[in-house]
Amino acid sequence: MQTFEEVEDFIINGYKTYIPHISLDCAIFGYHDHQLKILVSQLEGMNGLCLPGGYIKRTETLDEAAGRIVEEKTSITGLYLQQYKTFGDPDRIKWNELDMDRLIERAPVFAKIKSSWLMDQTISVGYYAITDFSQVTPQPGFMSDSCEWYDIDKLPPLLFDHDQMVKDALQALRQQLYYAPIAEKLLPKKFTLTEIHSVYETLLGKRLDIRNFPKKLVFLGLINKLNEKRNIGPHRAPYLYTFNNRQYSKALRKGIALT
Amino acid sequence: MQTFEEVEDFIINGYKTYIPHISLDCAIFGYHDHQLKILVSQLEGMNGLCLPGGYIKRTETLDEAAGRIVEEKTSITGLYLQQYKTFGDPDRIKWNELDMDRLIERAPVFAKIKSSWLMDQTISVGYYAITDFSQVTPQPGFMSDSCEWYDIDKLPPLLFDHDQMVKDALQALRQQLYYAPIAEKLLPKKFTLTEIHSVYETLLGKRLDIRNFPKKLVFLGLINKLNEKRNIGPHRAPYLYTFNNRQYSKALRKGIALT
DNA sequence: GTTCTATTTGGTAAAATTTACCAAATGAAG
DNA sequence: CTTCATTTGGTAAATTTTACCAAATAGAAC
Repeated sequence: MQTFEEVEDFIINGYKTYIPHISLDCAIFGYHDHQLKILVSQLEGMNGLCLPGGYIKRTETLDEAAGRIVEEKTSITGLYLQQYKTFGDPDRIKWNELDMDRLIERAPVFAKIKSSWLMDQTISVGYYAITDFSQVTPQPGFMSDSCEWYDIDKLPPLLFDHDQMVKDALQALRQQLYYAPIAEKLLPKKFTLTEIHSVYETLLGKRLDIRNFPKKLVFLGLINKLNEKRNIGPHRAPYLYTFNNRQYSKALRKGIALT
Repeated sequence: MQTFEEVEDFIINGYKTYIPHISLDCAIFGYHDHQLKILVSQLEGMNGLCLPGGYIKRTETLDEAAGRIVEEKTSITGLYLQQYKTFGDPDRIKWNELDMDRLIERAPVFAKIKSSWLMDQTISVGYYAITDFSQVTPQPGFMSDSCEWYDIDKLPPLLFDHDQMVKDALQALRQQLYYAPIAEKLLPKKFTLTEIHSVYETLLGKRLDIRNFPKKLVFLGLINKLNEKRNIGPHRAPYLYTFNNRQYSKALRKGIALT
């Protein structure tokens, strides 16, 4: 959607293209500098932050919808996406949180929203996504004021039930760490032992022995040492590594419990 | 629903009580005699089997809906229920699989279904449930021809995308074995070491040492030996055990990897 | 009552893995 | 060339897993 005409058409006729009563919200995680980050956007007319979300076309699968919605709202493509939970509490959306009048003042087209299909009770399918933070500079889409990374533990309260969504997404992410290529997607292609060590420590929320942890990764053949070093200032330059995708995905199938 | 009048009202006015476009299906698992079982029902007018399912009331949570639907279709109450995935492929329901004409012949009230909210595109929230097989004798509800346990590996093909649902539910069940009280819910209150050993072998699909496995359960304090034995014919009578719920749930929080 | 069979259960030793560290290597800055 | 912070090779002890053996037991057969 690029114009107000398209928005009006969406409000009035959107239910023909999209399935009513169902939306999809996506928690996008990144990692940088020992911190897990999450991408949230501020939408025009809403006095608060929320996860990027949207509606599902009648012709697409849920996975396809998730990819499209993320792209529309953040201009990011090709993310690793995973459905984790569907949210359906009857009181999950409190419309008073939305400053409708302010929105209508800005763009009168929104006056019609109050009696539209968009106001019907809606359940939402939750997806999480993970990405290499350094590769991504999110662009707000149409009707988005902003779209920014937040440290996961400095995230202000979100609108609707999106706090719960983040909490559950995070739990799913941690749970999946041993079975899905979470660490790989959070890291750049080439990374140091210290970086991968720190990713695991951050996600698991506990200390992992600085010597034994990387040693085990190498011993299991999950990562390959490159003949390249990174310059990290006045200290010994660490070697770079890549994932050995064959071994890594094989290990994920059984579960890699790195303790 | 007990009468055809109620069914007609459901077809015509159901969308006022239930959220359209969304249904909920439940894969109910049990365990007996070294076999994992699943409960499927044959509905009147459908030439095939499917998982017990239904629609979500506008006033209830998804978990509440799951409990209610399971009770309505199988007369079982108090099950351990877990949401595992939402299914939304646009072609997940092929209505030609449903023998509409045969249904309408039996009960003319169904003639109105063809133009009702029930024919709209629908996504379905998948739940699985686990229960002690021996405690449950399912009763078919209204409009159900039958409701029966099947060995999981002798299950005939199901209607719609319910084969996929069973497959994914099973995968979730196996995945959750270390983190949720699956084994406890599948077993009767009192069980023998051989029984719990066999549950884990069946679910994990691999052999677990007959001596080391139960020894570890006892060593970790997950189960308590009772001063009671079970008569198993001409062999040494095994002791009965119960779960030590304090230790067991504590261990589940961290994950019990029983290998 | 004794013997037989199938099953349960106590035990132990070897192998493998995890844990807890020490010390050497390294790269740049002063 | 010394200093400092960091990376990385190494090793020994502790713990857990694995692979078994052998004793105990309950009813059935003789």
